[in-house]
Amino acid sequence: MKITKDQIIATALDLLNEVGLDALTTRLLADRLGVQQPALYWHFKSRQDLKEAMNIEILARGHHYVLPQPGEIWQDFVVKNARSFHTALLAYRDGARVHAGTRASAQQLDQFETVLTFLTHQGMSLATAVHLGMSASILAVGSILDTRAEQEGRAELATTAELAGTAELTKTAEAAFAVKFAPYPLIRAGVAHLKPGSNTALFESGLRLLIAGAEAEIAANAAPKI
Amino acid sequence: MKITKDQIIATALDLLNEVGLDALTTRLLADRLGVQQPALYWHFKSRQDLKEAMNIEILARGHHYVLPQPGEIWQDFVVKNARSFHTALLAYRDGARVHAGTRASAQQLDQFETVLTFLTHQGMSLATAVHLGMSASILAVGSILDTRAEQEGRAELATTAELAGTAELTKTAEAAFAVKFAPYPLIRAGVAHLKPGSNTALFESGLRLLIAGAEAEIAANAAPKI
DNA sequence: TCCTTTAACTTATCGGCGATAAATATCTTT
DNA sequence: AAAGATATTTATCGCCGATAAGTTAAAGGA
Repeated sequence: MKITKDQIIATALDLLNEVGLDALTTRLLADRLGVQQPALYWHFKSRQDLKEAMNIEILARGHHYVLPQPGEIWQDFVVKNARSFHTALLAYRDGARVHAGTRASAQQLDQFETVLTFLTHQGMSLATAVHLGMSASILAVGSILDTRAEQEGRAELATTAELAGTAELTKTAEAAFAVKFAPYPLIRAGVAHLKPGSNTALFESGLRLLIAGAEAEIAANAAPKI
Repeated sequence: MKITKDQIIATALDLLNEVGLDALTTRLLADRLGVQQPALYWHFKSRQDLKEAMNIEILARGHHYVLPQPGEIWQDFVVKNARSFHTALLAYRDGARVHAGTRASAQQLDQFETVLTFLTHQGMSLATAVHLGMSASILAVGSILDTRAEQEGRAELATTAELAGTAELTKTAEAAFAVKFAPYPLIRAGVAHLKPGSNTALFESGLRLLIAGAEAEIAANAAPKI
């Protein structure tokens, strides 16, 4: 059976959701495609190459808010654009990790150039636009990775607590979390505050800070000396 | 020869700087320690465990600005604290990658709790303090990872350009960079703008935005309705 | 002092991974 | 039908993290 690059990518994304990035081996992928493992190397020169193709496809499928609406103010556009990116990465298991391990594709550069064009036409300095755009992107990816690490930590806490025989009280990850964070009342209260959809809440709040900061920077430049 | 946990960690950090995280295998490390590879598993239950110990040691060695000075205003403290963290990660090759792959240690939670205590005592809401702290941390790590990916991209561009025979004009990574980004004048100008010590410049500017955003949030809360 | 236990390490090996080389089959083009 | 290009298989390499089982060395009690 002949297979195509697109088929490989689509199947790889299916498997990504099923088993996660670490378990997505070339052998497993080839198996699912009904082909021998080295066949993949005809289409992709390395696993890294495949990951970059997956990243491009993930964004092509989910990241659609790339153009400002007519008359849209820059704050709205930045929020919606960043949300679109963030949501696209969340749509696949380990999507953020896939993205983090890749370099910018031509398409992504195109889109960033468009964003910069829009923002500078709205009167923002190029420097601020670049800082805002890159920081927002980093925050979108980082908030997901961060939350993922935290969840892993909780899962491990729960299992070790269970193994330790204190099963009754600390059976759930939630209870194990409460135990670990007991000595940190502020962290506990603060994290609980951004609880529902943890990484999204973190991303949204960080994004708000960035935009408010950009607004302040614009205001300061408009009236340079007080 | 008997080896200690501390010896292993110290040697691992030496090797980290020499060969990078990916090439830092348990065999290489054991070799350097004059010991057989499985011996490491007496001291650490997995490679991941060792990485977490390395992360803790990296921060213990380089991240020292963890307490506010008497009378220090929160903006100064946040900048210096975040810089200290950022610099600590930069002090070791792949330091940010080591950190990104680990969960918060007790010491790190202690420190974050301290930061939150300080910020809330300065009148900041707990929510804003948590958002600001986590976003700054994500930005510190993310800016390093991002820049690293970009540098790799440049190096590859340079070598492929060389292999393609266009060696004369595009021999350096810089020239290859110029070629790739020719169609993106704004990105090119903007990135050039944050050029020297690229990741540090990106981190600093993002941090400035976050702090300005937190200031705005405080001002808005102090005078809720205009 | 001898014996037992525990700590620390070695030897041997496992299963799995990404990747390459070389042979082979399958289409295209002439 | 022959020749070339395309796509895949078979076989194998070297390396990795990890485990099992055996060995040495030190410590501690009788």
